[in-house]
Amino acid sequence: MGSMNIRDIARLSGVGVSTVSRVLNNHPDVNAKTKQKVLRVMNEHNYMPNNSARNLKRIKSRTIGVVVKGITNPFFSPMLRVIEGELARRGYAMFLTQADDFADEIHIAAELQMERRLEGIIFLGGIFQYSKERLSILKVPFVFATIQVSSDMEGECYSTISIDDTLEAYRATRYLLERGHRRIGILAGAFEEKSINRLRLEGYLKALGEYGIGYDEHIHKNCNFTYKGGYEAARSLLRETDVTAIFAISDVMAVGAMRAVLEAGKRIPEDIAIMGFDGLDLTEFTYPGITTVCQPSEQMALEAVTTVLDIIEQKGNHRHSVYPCKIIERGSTGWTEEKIDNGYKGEDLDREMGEHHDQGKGAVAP
Amino acid sequence: MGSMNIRDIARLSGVGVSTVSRVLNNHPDVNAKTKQKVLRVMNEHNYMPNNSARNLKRIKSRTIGVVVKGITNPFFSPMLRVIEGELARRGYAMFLTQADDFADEIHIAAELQMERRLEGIIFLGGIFQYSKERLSILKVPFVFATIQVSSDMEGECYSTISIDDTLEAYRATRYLLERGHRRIGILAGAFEEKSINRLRLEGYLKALGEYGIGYDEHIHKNCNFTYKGGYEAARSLLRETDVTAIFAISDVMAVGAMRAVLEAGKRIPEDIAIMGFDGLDLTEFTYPGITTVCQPSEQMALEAVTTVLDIIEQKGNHRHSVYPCKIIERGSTGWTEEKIDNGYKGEDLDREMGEHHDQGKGAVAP
DNA sequence: TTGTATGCGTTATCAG
DNA sequence: CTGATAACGCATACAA
Repeated sequence: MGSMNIRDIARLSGVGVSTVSRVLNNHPDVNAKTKQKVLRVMNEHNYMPNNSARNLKRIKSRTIGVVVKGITNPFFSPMLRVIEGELARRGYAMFLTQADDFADEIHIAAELQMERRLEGIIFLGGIFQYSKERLSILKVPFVFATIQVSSDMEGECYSTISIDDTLEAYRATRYLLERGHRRIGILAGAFEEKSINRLRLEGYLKALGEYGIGYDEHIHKNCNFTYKGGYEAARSLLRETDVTAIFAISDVMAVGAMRAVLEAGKRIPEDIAIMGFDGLDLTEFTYPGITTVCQPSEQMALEAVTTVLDIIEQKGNHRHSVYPCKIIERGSTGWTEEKIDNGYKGEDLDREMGEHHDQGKGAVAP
Repeated sequence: MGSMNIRDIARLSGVGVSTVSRVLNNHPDVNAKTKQKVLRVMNEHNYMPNNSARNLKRIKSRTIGVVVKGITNPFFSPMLRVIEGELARRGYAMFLTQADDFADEIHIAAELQMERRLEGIIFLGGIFQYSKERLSILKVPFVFATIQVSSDMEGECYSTISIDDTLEAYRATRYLLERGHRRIGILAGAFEEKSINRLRLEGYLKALGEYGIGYDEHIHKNCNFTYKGGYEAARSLLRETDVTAIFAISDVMAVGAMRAVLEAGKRIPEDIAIMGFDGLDLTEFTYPGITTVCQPSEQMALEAVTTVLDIIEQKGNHRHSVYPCKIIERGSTGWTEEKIDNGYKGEDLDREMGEHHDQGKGAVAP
C-alpha cells in the first residue's frame, strides 16, 4: 500500500477507473453508495493520487502560483498569509515557490505554470526590468506585487501593485528635515543599481534639494540589507561624519543602525534620530520604537489576489495600483511613545493596519 | 512556441525522441554534434520540458525534499542556505516546501515523494509525535532536524538531529541562578503541551529545584512566539511580580520582553536580566545584546544533509545526533560588551559559528 | 450512472 | 551512438 494507483482502487472497489476518478474529483453524477465504497477502499489502503499524472492531463487547476524572491524576508510573511486566505476564500489553492536571490523568477514561473497548470501568477519581490521576450513565456495572467516593474512590454499584459518608492522616501526625508535635521545620513545600496535603492535615494535627494542641500557621498553608506549591514554602516557614519539623523531604507538596517548609535553612547533621538522603511512589526518592539515608512503590505497582498482573479474570471483588466505608505511615528525620531501604564501602545497601529498579530513569528519548533 | 514537446523538437532536429531525451538528461553517450543541434533547436523555440511528464516516468530525481514548518521563521533561514549549498555540492537538488502551522507535514512529504520522485526528505520543525502508521507512508529515508521526535516506530527508521532542549534550558536557568537571580520569570507556552515548551520548562524547573526553588505559576507567562507575545507577557510580569530576570524560551519573545522592561523605565541588566533562546542574529544587534542559548543551527543543517545522503548512498545508517548549544553572553545579563572603538564586536562569534553573515536578511525588494 | 479506450509528454527498454 | 515503442497514472470523450 502507498503505491496504489487508480486502477488498483477500481479493482478493489469493483468499479471502473473512471468512477474512481470521478470520486477523486468530486464529480456530482456518481451514486452516493458507490462513492462511499470507493472512498472507503481509498482510505483503507491510504491511496494517494499521483499529482504528476493529474497535472499532465488536467487543463485547469484552480491554483495560483506565488513566486517569492527571498521567502525568508520578514516583509513577506504577513502578505503570504493574506494571499493564501483570500485565495482560499475564492476557491483557489496557492502554490508557493521560493526563488533564490540570483534565480530567474520568470523562468521558475514558466515551468510552474505548465507543471501545476497554474491559472495565474503573483510575484513577490524580484528584479525591476524584464524584457518583453522573457515575459512572453508566461501564458497566464500575472501580477507583480511590491515592485515597480518596467519593461518594454505593453502595460496591459500584466498588473503591478506597488508603492511610490521615490515619493515615500522623499516624504520620510522631509519628515526629518522638518524636524530640523540637516545632516541626514542614508543607508542604502549602490546608487547605480536600478532598484528600490535607486528610487528611494532619488526621493532622499529630492527632499534635500528642496532645502538647498546637495548630495554628500560621505553620508551615503552603501550596505547590504541586513542587521549587520546597517550596524556597520551606521558605525562608520558616526565615526566619520556629523550626522544628526540616519535614514535606513529598510527597517532591518535601521535596527542595526540603532545598535551602533546606542553602543557609541549616543542618545536616540536626542543625538541621532533614526528613520526606517517598510513597517516591519519589529520596529514597534525595539526601544525606542523606530519611526518607519509603513507599507500597506496586507492591502497590497489582497489587491494582488483580487487583480489576478478578476482577470482570470474576466471581471477586470490588468491595472497598476500604487499604494500610499504611512509614516508611523515612534520614539526614534522624537515622538513621545505612550508608556506601559496607558494600556497597550500598539492598539492604534493594529486598528490602522488590520490584523497582523502573528508577524515576527519566532522559533516555534526548533 | 512555448508549448513544444519533445516530439516537436525531435522532428525539427531530425533525430528521434530518445536522443532528445538523452540531451535533456545529459546522458554521456550522444554525439557532440547531434547534441549541439538539438540544444540549438530547443533554444530557438525555447522549449521547456514538462516536469509532470518527467516525474511520472522518472525513477530517481536526485532531489531531496525539505519540508519546513513555518518557512518564515528566521531560525530556519541560515539552515536553508546551508542545506541547499551542501546538497548542490553533492549533486542533489533541493525541493523546498512550506507546511502551515496546522498542516500535516508527513502527508505533504508523502505526496511530494511521489510527485517529485524524492530520494530523501528533511523535516525542519514540526510536531513531536508521529504514529508508526503515519510515518510508514514515507518510503524514502527521512530525517527530522531541530526537533526531538518520539514515535512508536523503531528508531532505525529515521534520523534526528536535535539539541537537548531540557538540558540547555537547565543550563540557561543555572546561568541566571549563578549570577544571583532567584526570581526568574519564564516566557513559554502552555505547560501541558508536549513540545519544546514542555522540554524547556522542565529544564528551567530542574535548575530551580537544585536551588530549592519551586514552581511559581505567577512568574510563568504563557505566550505565543512573537515579539508581541513576549512584550505583553513581560509587561504583566513586571506589573504583577518581583522578578529580577526573565528567561524567554525564544529570542523573538526576548526582544519583545526587552522592550517591555525598558519602556517600564527599568534598566537591563541592573534591574532585570534577560536570557533568550535560539541564537538568532537579531540578538546581537539589540542594545544591549541579548544573552542567548545559541543552537549550532548551521552545523545541524549540514548534519541533516550528510545523514540523509549517506543513507541514500548506502554509506551510513540512521542516527540520532544531539548537538550542544553555547550560551552567548551579552549585555542583557551583565556581560560587558566591547565598545565601538574596539573593532567589530561580532568577530568572536563569527569565528565560533562559521559564516552566517547574511542572516537576518531584510527587505531586499519591497 | 457507469465502464472502456485513448492520450497527456516523458523516460526506460530494447533492438539496431 | 541512435531510434521505435511501451509504459507511467490519470482524466476525459464516448459508448453503454
